[in-house]
Amino acid sequence: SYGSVFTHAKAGMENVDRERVARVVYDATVGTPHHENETRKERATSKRIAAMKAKGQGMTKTEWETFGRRADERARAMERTRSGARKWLVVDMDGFYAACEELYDPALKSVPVGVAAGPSSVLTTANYVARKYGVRAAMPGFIAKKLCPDLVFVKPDFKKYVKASNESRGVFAQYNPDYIAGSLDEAYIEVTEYCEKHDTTMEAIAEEIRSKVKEATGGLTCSVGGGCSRRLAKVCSDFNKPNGQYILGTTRDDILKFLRDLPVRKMYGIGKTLERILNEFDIKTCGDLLAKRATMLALFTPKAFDFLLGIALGIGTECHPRETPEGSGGRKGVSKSETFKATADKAYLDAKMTELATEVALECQRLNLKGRMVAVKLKRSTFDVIQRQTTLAGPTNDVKTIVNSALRLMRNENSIGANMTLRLVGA
DNA sequence: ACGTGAAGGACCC
DNA sequence: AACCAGGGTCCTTCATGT
Repeated sequence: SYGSVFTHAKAGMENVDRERVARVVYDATVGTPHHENETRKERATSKRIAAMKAKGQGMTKTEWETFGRRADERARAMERTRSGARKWLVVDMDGFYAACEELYDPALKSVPVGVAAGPSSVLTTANYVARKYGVRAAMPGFIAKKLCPDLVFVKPDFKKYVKASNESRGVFAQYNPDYIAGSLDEAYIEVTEYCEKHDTTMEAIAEEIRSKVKEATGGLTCSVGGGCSRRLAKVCSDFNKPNGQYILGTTRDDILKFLRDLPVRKMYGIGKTLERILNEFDIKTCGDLLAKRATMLALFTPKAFDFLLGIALGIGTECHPRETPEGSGGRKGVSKSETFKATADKAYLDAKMTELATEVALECQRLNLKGRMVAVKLKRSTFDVIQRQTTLAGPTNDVKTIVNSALRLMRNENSIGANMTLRLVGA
Protein backbone atom coordinates (compact mmCIF):
# COMPACT_ATOMS: atom_id res chain seq x y z
CA SER A 1 0.00 0.00 0.00
CA TYR A 2 3.03 2.29 0.09
CA GLY A 3 2.57 5.25 -2.21
CA SER A 4 -1.19 5.42 -1.77
CA VAL A 5 -0.67 8.98 -0.54
CA PHE A 6 0.25 9.88 -4.09
CA THR A 7 -2.35 7.90 -5.98
CA HIS A 8 -5.58 8.78 -4.22
CA ALA A 9 -7.83 11.15 -6.12
CA LYS A 10 -7.02 14.83 -6.10
CA ALA A 11 -8.48 17.52 -8.31
CA GLY A 12 -6.99 17.44 -11.81
CA MET A 13 -5.76 13.87 -11.42
CA GLU A 14 -8.81 11.91 -12.57
CA ASN A 15 -7.14 10.50 -15.69
CA VAL A 16 -3.77 9.75 -14.15
CA ASP A 17 -2.33 6.28 -14.71
CA ARG A 18 -2.28 5.32 -11.05
CA GLU A 19 -0.56 2.02 -11.69
CA ARG A 20 2.32 3.82 -13.33
CA VAL A 21 2.57 6.37 -10.52
CA ALA A 22 2.61 3.63 -7.91
CA ARG A 23 5.32 1.74 -9.81
CA VAL A 24 7.53 4.79 -10.36
CA VAL A 25 7.20 5.81 -6.71
CA TYR A 26 8.02 2.31 -5.55
CA ASP A 27 11.00 1.86 -7.86
CA ALA A 28 12.41 5.22 -6.87
CA THR A 29 12.14 4.65 -3.15
CA VAL A 30 12.33 0.96 -2.31
CA GLY A 31 15.18 0.30 0.09
CA THR A 32 15.67 3.93 1.11
CA PRO A 33 15.60 4.88 4.80
CA HIS A 34 12.40 6.79 4.21
CA HIS A 35 10.74 3.76 2.72
CA GLU A 36 11.97 1.60 5.59
CA ASN A 37 10.44 4.05 8.03
CA GLU A 38 7.13 4.04 6.17
CA THR A 39 7.16 0.25 6.27
CA ARG A 40 7.77 0.36 10.01
CA LYS A 41 4.76 2.62 10.49
CA GLU A 42 2.63 0.39 8.29
CA ARG A 43 3.56 -2.61 10.40
CA ALA A 44 2.50 -0.70 13.50
CA THR A 45 -0.85 0.00 11.85
CA SER A 46 -1.19 -3.66 10.91
CA LYS A 47 -0.66 -4.56 14.54
CA ARG A 48 -3.30 -2.06 15.59
CA ILE A 49 -5.75 -3.52 13.07
CA ALA A 50 -5.02 -7.06 14.28
CA ALA A 51 -5.70 -6.01 17.87
CA MET A 52 -8.99 -4.41 16.87
CA LYS A 53 -10.08 -7.50 14.94
CA ALA A 54 -9.14 -9.76 17.84
CA LYS A 55 -11.19 -7.60 20.18
CA GLY A 56 -14.14 -7.80 17.81
CA GLN A 57 -13.90 -11.54 17.40
CA GLY A 58 -13.61 -12.03 21.14
CA MET A 59 -16.95 -10.40 21.79
CA THR A 60 -20.11 -12.39 22.33
CA LYS A 61 -23.33 -11.99 20.41
CA THR A 62 -24.91 -10.33 23.42
CA GLU A 63 -22.07 -7.82 23.68
CA TRP A 64 -22.46 -6.96 20.00
CA GLU A 65 -26.17 -6.42 20.46
CA THR A 66 -25.43 -4.06 23.34
CA PHE A 67 -22.97 -2.09 21.21
CA GLY A 68 -25.60 -1.99 18.48
CA ARG A 69 -28.21 -0.53 20.82
CA ARG A 70 -25.78 1.96 22.34
CA ALA A 71 -24.55 3.08 18.91
CA ASP A 72 -28.14 3.62 17.81
CA GLU A 73 -28.78 5.62 20.94
CA ARG A 74 -25.70 7.79 20.29
CA ALA A 75 -26.87 8.35 16.72
CA ARG A 76 -30.33 9.38 17.94
CA ALA A 77 -28.80 11.71 20.50
CA MET A 78 -26.63 13.29 17.82
CA GLU A 79 -29.64 13.58 15.52
CA ARG A 80 -31.34 15.69 18.16
CA THR A 81 -28.56 18.27 17.74
CA ARG A 82 -28.96 18.44 13.97
CA SER A 83 -29.63 21.90 12.63
CA GLY A 84 -29.58 23.13 9.06
CA ALA A 85 -29.85 26.74 10.17
CA ARG A 86 -26.32 27.90 9.48
CA LYS A 87 -24.80 28.67 6.11
CA TRP A 88 -21.06 28.13 5.64
CA LEU A 89 -18.90 28.68 2.60
CA VAL A 90 -15.37 27.37 2.19
CA VAL A 91 -13.16 29.08 -0.36
CA ASP A 92 -10.12 27.20 -1.56
CA MET A 93 -7.71 28.73 -4.06
CA ASP A 94 -6.82 26.48 -7.00
CA GLY A 95 -3.19 25.27 -7.02
CA PHE A 96 -2.44 28.40 -5.09
CA TYR A 97 1.36 28.78 -5.00
CA ALA A 98 1.72 27.56 -8.58
CA ALA A 99 -1.10 29.83 -9.75
CA CYS A 100 0.57 32.82 -8.08
CA GLU A 101 3.81 32.03 -9.88
CA GLU A 102 1.93 31.81 -13.20
CA LEU A 103 0.55 35.25 -12.56
CA TYR A 104 4.08 36.68 -12.58
CA ASP A 105 5.33 34.45 -15.38
CA PRO A 106 2.46 33.48 -17.72
CA ALA A 107 4.78 31.21 -19.72
CA LEU A 108 4.56 28.78 -16.80
CA LYS A 109 0.87 28.18 -17.52
CA SER A 110 1.59 25.82 -20.42
CA VAL A 111 4.36 23.80 -18.78
CA PRO A 112 4.30 21.41 -15.82
CA VAL A 113 5.31 23.32 -12.70
CA GLY A 114 6.21 22.15 -9.22
CA VAL A 115 6.76 24.65 -6.42
CA ALA A 116 9.53 23.36 -4.14
CA ALA A 117 12.45 24.75 -2.15
CA GLY A 118 14.84 22.58 -4.17
CA PRO A 119 14.64 19.78 -6.74
CA SER A 120 14.96 17.13 -4.04
CA SER A 121 12.66 18.60 -1.41
CA VAL A 122 8.92 18.02 -1.42
CA LEU A 123 6.52 19.94 -3.62
CA THR A 124 4.21 22.36 -1.89
CA THR A 125 2.07 22.60 -5.03
CA ALA A 126 1.87 21.30 -8.58
CA ASN A 127 0.04 23.13 -11.34
CA TYR A 128 -2.69 21.36 -13.29
CA VAL A 129 -0.39 20.56 -16.24
CA ALA A 130 1.93 18.68 -13.85
CA ARG A 131 -0.97 16.88 -12.16
CA LYS A 132 -1.76 15.08 -15.41
CA TYR A 133 1.50 13.20 -14.88
CA GLY A 134 0.59 12.29 -11.32
CA VAL A 135 2.79 15.02 -9.87
CA ARG A 136 1.25 16.61 -6.80
CA ALA A 137 1.78 18.46 -3.54
CA ALA A 138 3.72 16.56 -0.86
CA MET A 139 5.62 14.57 -3.48
CA PRO A 140 9.43 14.64 -3.32
CA GLY A 141 10.96 16.52 -6.22
CA PHE A 142 13.10 13.65 -7.44
CA ILE A 143 10.06 11.40 -7.81
CA ALA A 144 8.10 14.16 -9.53
CA LYS A 145 10.99 14.51 -11.97
CA LYS A 146 10.80 10.79 -12.75
CA LEU A 147 7.07 11.01 -13.43
CA CYS A 148 7.49 14.15 -15.47
CA PRO A 149 11.04 14.77 -16.73
CA ASP A 150 10.08 18.19 -18.13
CA LEU A 151 8.85 19.41 -14.77
CA VAL A 152 9.91 22.99 -14.06
CA PHE A 153 10.85 23.68 -10.45
CA VAL A 154 10.00 27.06 -8.98
CA LYS A 155 11.16 28.15 -5.55
CA PRO A 156 8.39 29.33 -3.22
CA ASP A 157 8.15 33.08 -2.84
CA PHE A 158 5.86 33.80 0.09
CA LYS A 159 5.64 37.51 -0.57
CA LYS A 160 3.60 36.73 -3.68
CA TYR A 161 1.33 34.36 -1.78
CA VAL A 162 0.75 36.71 1.14
CA LYS A 163 -0.15 39.51 -1.27
CA ALA A 164 -2.66 37.37 -3.18
CA SER A 165 -3.99 35.98 0.08
CA ASN A 166 -4.66 39.46 1.44
CA GLU A 167 -6.40 40.43 -1.78
CA SER A 168 -8.71 37.42 -1.55
CA ARG A 169 -9.34 38.04 2.15
CA GLY A 170 -10.54 41.53 1.32
CA VAL A 171 -13.33 39.83 -0.62
CA PHE A 172 -14.20 37.39 2.17
CA ALA A 173 -14.46 40.22 4.69
CA GLN A 174 -17.24 41.81 2.64
CA TYR A 175 -19.44 38.86 3.56
CA ASN A 176 -18.23 38.33 7.09
CA PRO A 177 -15.24 40.09 8.66
CA ASP A 178 -15.11 37.24 11.16
CA TYR A 179 -14.14 34.67 8.50
CA ILE A 180 -11.71 31.94 9.56
CA ALA A 181 -8.42 31.83 7.66
CA GLY A 182 -7.54 28.14 7.40
CA SER A 183 -4.27 28.97 5.67
CA LEU A 184 -3.06 31.46 3.05
CA ASP A 185 -5.25 29.84 0.42
CA GLU A 186 -8.31 28.71 2.33
CA ALA A 187 -11.06 30.39 4.34
CA TYR A 188 -14.26 29.47 6.17
CA ILE A 189 -16.95 32.13 5.91
CA GLU A 190 -20.27 32.00 7.69
CA VAL A 191 -22.85 33.78 5.54
CA THR A 192 -26.01 33.03 7.54
CA GLU A 193 -26.56 36.65 8.48
CA TYR A 194 -25.47 37.99 5.13
CA CYS A 195 -28.02 35.80 3.35
CA GLU A 196 -30.70 36.94 5.74
CA LYS A 197 -29.87 40.62 5.51
CA HIS A 198 -29.43 40.73 1.74
CA ASP A 199 -32.04 38.14 0.88
CA THR A 200 -29.59 36.04 -1.09
CA THR A 201 -28.31 32.47 -1.30
CA MET A 202 -25.05 30.58 -0.85
CA GLU A 203 -25.05 29.82 -4.58
CA ALA A 204 -25.21 33.49 -5.49
CA ILE A 205 -22.56 34.49 -2.97
CA ALA A 206 -20.26 31.72 -4.15
CA GLU A 207 -20.52 33.02 -7.72
CA GLU A 208 -19.82 36.54 -6.51
CA ILE A 209 -16.84 35.52 -4.43
CA ARG A 210 -15.30 33.58 -7.29
CA SER A 211 -15.55 36.48 -9.68
CA LYS A 212 -14.44 39.08 -7.11
CA VAL A 213 -11.44 36.99 -6.04
CA LYS A 214 -10.39 36.62 -9.66
CA GLU A 215 -10.72 40.36 -10.09
CA ALA A 216 -8.93 41.27 -6.86
CA THR A 217 -5.97 38.94 -7.43
CA GLY A 218 -5.54 39.72 -11.09
CA GLY A 219 -6.67 36.33 -12.34
CA LEU A 220 -6.48 33.64 -9.66
CA THR A 221 -9.33 31.18 -9.54
CA CYS A 222 -10.79 29.47 -6.51
CA SER A 223 -13.35 26.81 -5.73
CA VAL A 224 -16.18 27.23 -3.28
CA GLY A 225 -18.16 24.74 -1.25
CA GLY A 226 -21.28 25.46 0.75
CA GLY A 227 -23.36 23.72 3.37
CA CYS A 228 -24.77 24.02 6.86
CA SER A 229 -21.46 23.22 8.61
CA ARG A 230 -17.77 23.86 8.16
CA ARG A 231 -17.17 20.16 7.60
CA LEU A 232 -19.73 19.83 4.81
CA ALA A 233 -18.74 23.10 3.14
CA LYS A 234 -15.13 21.97 3.19
CA VAL A 235 -15.75 18.66 1.47
CA CYS A 236 -17.96 20.43 -1.10
CA SER A 237 -15.19 22.90 -1.95
CA ASP A 238 -13.31 20.00 -3.52
CA PHE A 239 -16.30 18.67 -5.43
CA ASN A 240 -16.04 20.87 -8.53
CA LYS A 241 -12.43 21.90 -8.28
CA PRO A 242 -10.87 23.80 -10.01
CA ASN A 243 -12.77 27.03 -10.62
CA GLY A 244 -16.11 25.58 -9.59
CA GLN A 245 -18.57 25.45 -6.74
CA TYR A 246 -20.95 23.05 -5.09
CA ILE A 247 -23.59 23.96 -2.57
CA LEU A 248 -25.08 21.14 -0.57
CA GLY A 249 -28.69 21.33 0.59
CA THR A 250 -29.25 21.69 4.31
CA THR A 251 -31.92 19.06 4.98
CA ARG A 252 -31.13 15.73 6.59
CA ASP A 253 -32.16 14.02 3.39
CA ASP A 254 -29.86 16.14 1.20
CA ILE A 255 -26.95 15.47 3.51
CA LEU A 256 -27.38 11.72 3.95
CA LYS A 257 -27.86 11.24 0.20
CA PHE A 258 -24.67 13.18 -0.43
CA LEU A 259 -22.70 11.22 2.16
CA ARG A 260 -23.95 7.77 1.26
CA ASP A 261 -21.47 7.17 -1.56
CA LEU A 262 -18.81 9.65 -0.53
CA PRO A 263 -15.44 7.96 0.18
CA VAL A 264 -14.44 8.45 3.82
CA ARG A 265 -11.01 9.64 2.66
CA LYS A 266 -12.59 12.83 1.33
CA MET A 267 -13.45 14.00 4.82
CA TYR A 268 -11.19 16.35 6.71
CA GLY A 269 -9.35 14.38 9.37
CA ILE A 270 -9.41 11.02 7.62
CA GLY A 271 -6.01 10.35 6.11
CA LYS A 272 -4.12 7.42 4.71
CA THR A 273 -3.92 5.47 7.98
CA LEU A 274 -7.50 5.82 9.15
CA GLU A 275 -8.70 5.06 5.64
CA ARG A 276 -6.73 1.83 5.70
CA ILE A 277 -8.11 0.84 9.09
CA LEU A 278 -11.69 1.56 8.05
CA ASN A 279 -11.21 -0.35 4.78
CA GLU A 280 -10.24 -3.39 6.85
CA PHE A 281 -13.73 -3.30 8.31
CA ASP A 282 -15.30 -2.94 4.84
CA ILE A 283 -15.93 0.74 5.31
CA LYS A 284 -15.27 2.70 2.16
CA THR A 285 -17.94 5.40 2.19
CA CYS A 286 -19.57 7.60 4.80
CA GLY A 287 -22.69 5.51 4.23
CA ASP A 288 -20.75 2.40 5.23
CA LEU A 289 -19.56 4.26 8.31
CA LEU A 290 -23.12 4.91 9.40
CA ALA A 291 -24.12 1.31 8.79
CA LYS A 292 -21.18 -0.01 10.82
CA ARG A 293 -21.60 2.31 13.77
CA ALA A 294 -21.78 -0.56 16.25
CA THR A 295 -18.36 -1.77 15.11
CA MET A 296 -16.99 1.75 15.44
CA LEU A 297 -18.33 2.10 18.97
CA ALA A 298 -16.88 -1.25 19.97
CA LEU A 299 -13.43 -0.75 18.52
CA PHE A 300 -12.58 2.94 18.62
CA THR A 301 -12.04 5.30 21.53
CA PRO A 302 -15.05 7.44 22.54
CA LYS A 303 -13.60 10.59 20.94
CA ALA A 304 -12.80 8.78 17.72
CA PHE A 305 -16.30 7.28 17.67
CA ASP A 306 -17.93 10.69 18.08
CA PHE A 307 -15.77 12.07 15.29
CA LEU A 308 -16.67 9.20 12.95
CA LEU A 309 -20.36 9.28 13.80
CA GLY A 310 -20.42 13.03 13.16
CA ILE A 311 -18.96 12.36 9.72
CA ALA A 312 -21.42 9.56 9.00
CA LEU A 313 -24.42 11.72 9.91
CA GLY A 314 -23.07 15.01 8.60
CA ILE A 315 -23.46 16.62 12.01
CA GLY A 316 -20.95 18.82 13.83
CA THR A 317 -18.81 21.93 13.18
CA GLU A 318 -21.90 24.07 12.60
CA CYS A 319 -20.57 26.89 14.71
CA HIS A 320 -17.52 29.12 14.78
CA PRO A 321 -14.77 27.47 16.86
CA ARG A 322 -14.80 30.49 19.14
CA GLU A 323 -18.28 29.49 20.26
CA THR A 324 -16.83 26.34 21.84
CA PRO A 325 -14.63 26.30 24.97
CA GLU A 326 -11.74 24.47 23.26
CA GLY A 327 -11.63 26.75 20.27
CA SER A 328 -11.61 30.01 22.16
CA GLY A 329 -7.89 29.98 22.99
CA GLY A 330 -5.28 31.57 20.79
CA ARG A 331 -2.00 30.35 19.39
CA LYS A 332 -0.76 27.14 21.05
CA GLY A 333 2.85 27.03 19.97
CA VAL A 334 5.68 28.53 17.97
CA SER A 335 8.27 26.36 16.25
CA LYS A 336 11.14 26.35 13.78
CA SER A 337 12.80 23.33 12.24
CA GLU A 338 15.24 22.63 9.45
CA THR A 339 16.33 19.64 7.42
CA PHE A 340 19.95 19.25 6.36
CA LYS A 341 22.38 16.60 5.13
CA ALA A 342 22.39 14.01 7.92
CA THR A 343 25.23 14.52 10.36
CA ALA A 344 26.45 13.48 13.82
CA ASP A 345 28.63 16.59 14.20
CA LYS A 346 27.73 17.87 17.67
CA ALA A 347 29.10 21.34 17.09
CA TYR A 348 26.98 21.69 13.95
CA LEU A 349 23.86 20.38 15.65
CA ASP A 350 24.38 22.65 18.64
CA ALA A 351 24.79 25.66 16.39
CA LYS A 352 21.68 24.75 14.39
CA MET A 353 19.60 24.22 17.50
CA THR A 354 20.83 27.48 19.00
CA GLU A 355 19.91 29.33 15.84
CA LEU A 356 16.41 27.83 15.62
CA ALA A 357 15.63 28.16 19.32
CA THR A 358 16.72 31.79 19.18
CA GLU A 359 14.38 32.42 16.26
CA VAL A 360 11.54 30.82 18.21
CA ALA A 361 12.20 33.04 21.22
CA LEU A 362 12.36 36.16 19.07
CA GLU A 363 9.17 35.18 17.27
CA CYS A 364 7.45 34.72 20.66
CA GLN A 365 8.64 38.19 21.68
CA ARG A 366 7.38 39.65 18.41
CA LEU A 367 3.98 38.00 18.96
CA ASN A 368 4.03 38.96 22.61
CA LEU A 369 3.59 35.33 23.65
CA LYS A 370 5.19 33.30 26.41
CA GLY A 371 5.57 29.54 26.57
CA ARG A 372 5.36 27.18 29.53
CA MET A 373 7.04 24.30 27.78
CA VAL A 374 10.05 23.86 25.50
CA ALA A 375 10.13 20.92 23.09
CA VAL A 376 12.72 19.77 20.61
CA LYS A 377 12.24 17.58 17.60
CA LEU A 378 15.07 15.48 16.26
CA LYS A 379 14.77 13.44 13.10
CA ARG A 380 17.35 10.76 12.63
CA SER A 381 18.87 9.81 9.30
CA THR A 382 16.50 6.82 9.50
CA PHE A 383 13.53 9.22 9.49
CA ASP A 384 12.25 8.27 12.91
CA VAL A 385 11.37 11.26 15.01
CA ILE A 386 12.39 11.85 18.61
CA GLN A 387 10.57 14.50 20.62
CA ARG A 388 11.67 15.70 24.01
CA GLN A 389 9.98 18.31 26.11
CA THR A 390 10.40 20.04 29.42
CA THR A 391 8.08 22.21 31.43
CA LEU A 392 9.55 25.53 32.50
CA ALA A 393 9.31 27.13 35.93
CA GLY A 394 7.04 29.77 34.47
CA PRO A 395 5.95 31.25 31.14
CA THR A 396 8.81 32.83 29.24
CA ASN A 397 10.04 34.08 25.88
CA ASP A 398 13.58 34.72 27.05
CA VAL A 399 16.19 33.71 24.46
CA LYS A 400 18.69 32.28 26.95
CA THR A 401 16.13 30.18 28.80
CA ILE A 402 14.66 28.71 25.62
CA VAL A 403 18.01 28.07 23.91
CA ASN A 404 19.50 26.44 27.02
CA SER A 405 16.46 24.21 27.56
CA ALA A 406 16.50 23.13 23.92
CA LEU A 407 20.22 22.41 23.95
CA ARG A 408 19.93 20.45 27.19
CA LEU A 409 17.11 18.33 25.74
CA MET A 410 19.08 17.58 22.59
CA ARG A 411 22.41 16.90 24.33
CA ASN A 412 20.66 14.55 26.72
CA GLU A 413 19.63 12.35 23.79
CA ASN A 414 22.99 12.67 22.11
CA SER A 415 24.76 11.39 25.20
CA ILE A 416 22.45 8.37 25.47
CA GLY A 417 22.51 7.11 21.90
CA ALA A 418 26.09 7.28 20.67
CA ASN A 419 26.52 8.62 17.15
CA MET A 420 23.06 10.01 16.67
CA THR A 421 22.96 11.04 13.05
CA LEU A 422 20.31 13.68 12.52
CA ARG A 423 18.75 15.12 9.38
CA LEU A 424 16.52 17.63 11.12
CA VAL A 425 16.41 19.56 14.34
CA GLY A 426 13.74 21.91 15.57
CA ALA A 427 12.55 23.76 18.67
C1' DA B 1 -10.62 7.66 39.88
C1' DC B 2 -8.56 11.47 38.00
C1' DG B 3 -5.43 15.40 36.70
C1' DT B 4 -0.89 16.17 34.56
C1' DG B 5 3.39 15.70 32.01
C1' DA B 6 5.83 13.34 28.42
C1' DA B 7 6.35 10.90 24.08
C1' DG B 8 4.60 9.46 19.75
C1' DG B 9 1.61 9.89 15.77
C1' DA B 10 -2.06 11.23 12.49
C1' DC B 11 -3.54 14.80 9.95
C1' DC B 12 -4.00 19.39 7.57
C1' DC B 13 -2.17 22.95 4.17
C1' DA C 1 24.48 8.45 -6.89
C1' DA C 2 21.31 10.14 -4.13
C1' DC C 3 17.73 12.87 -3.33
C1' DC C 4 10.93 12.95 1.03
C1' DA C 5 9.37 20.39 3.93
C1' DG C 6 7.93 23.23 7.68
C1' DG C 7 4.22 25.36 9.97
C1' DG C 8 0.58 23.99 12.88
C1' DT C 9 -3.54 21.19 15.77
C1' DC C 10 -5.34 17.40 18.11
C1' DC C 11 -5.53 12.72 20.10
C1' DT C 12 -3.77 8.54 22.49
C1' DT C 13 -1.05 6.07 25.62
C1' DC C 14 1.66 5.58 29.52
C1' DA C 15 3.74 6.84 33.94
C1' DT C 16 3.01 9.15 37.95
C1' DG C 17 1.14 11.56 41.92
C1' DT C 18 -2.86 12.66 44.78
